[in-house]
Amino acid sequence: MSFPKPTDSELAILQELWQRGPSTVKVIHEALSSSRDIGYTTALKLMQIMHEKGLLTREREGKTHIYQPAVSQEKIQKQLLNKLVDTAFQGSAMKLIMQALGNEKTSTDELTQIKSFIEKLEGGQNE
Amino acid sequence: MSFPKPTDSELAILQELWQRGPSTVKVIHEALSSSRDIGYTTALKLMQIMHEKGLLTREREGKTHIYQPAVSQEKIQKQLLNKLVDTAFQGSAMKLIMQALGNEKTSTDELTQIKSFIEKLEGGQNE
DNA sequence: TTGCAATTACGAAAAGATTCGTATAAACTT
DNA sequence: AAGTTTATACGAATCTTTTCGTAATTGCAA
Repeated sequence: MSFPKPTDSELAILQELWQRGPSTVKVIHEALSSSRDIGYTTALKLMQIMHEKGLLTREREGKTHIYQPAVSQEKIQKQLLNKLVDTAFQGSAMKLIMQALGNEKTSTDELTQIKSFIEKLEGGQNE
Repeated sequence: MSFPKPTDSELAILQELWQRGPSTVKVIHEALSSSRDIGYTTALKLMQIMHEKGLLTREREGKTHIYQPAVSQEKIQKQLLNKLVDTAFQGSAMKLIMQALGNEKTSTDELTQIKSFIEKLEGGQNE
């Protein structure tokens, strides 16, 4: 059930697809182009490889292919998060959370949201 | 002020060094060997490269070298964390924190700790 | 149907990371 | 001092990822 961990480039492509929905290579290439220099065939090849790996599905539509993520964003986020916890935070999710909070990019409002989320967790199954 | 992002192997070596303190290649190689198959000269080469990159410092002690991290664990954790937030969570630390909490590897006790940490933050500079 | 533009397929080069074999050097033993 | 052991240095092979040029294919337009 575990997918190959996407590389950085692959993750960038997945992001675009999650946000835009099913897209052609052309669209994704244009999107990527705005943030970095990348040739069309490079984007194409990446997406072909991702398809081979099972990260994307595709469907022919006339001449072109329409690509879609084969994995949910949540699943990938979970995978990357767990990996980071294991390799950089000695397996302690708490340490990671503390660090993330400390990086002070979190607004008061968000802090409140997090707190109430924790309270919901405490009330729930965690006994 | 920003260091090259350590690769996975490099991170594993940094972990050992942060935990054990200054060590020889021999010690690190033995440590790594317990979790995976790796030749001595491979470990050596990795540490030499890390030294070139500025990730490790070293000091001759007779015949051998004693290696030390040139970067703090916190700094690397921060770097990796920020990168993950940017590439996988659309720049939202909150989303990442929520996910981490949801992965339910956090005990009630830890949740309480996190909550009081948040309260400390709220009381502090975040207005 | 011929030609043109857009798209895919393929192969291979370039760059980075990992691996290890062999050679060299250093310190200790006898 | 010669031989043994332990460590480093170096170079090269392998593997993965990223890159792109070129060729083949597809659909459309004239």
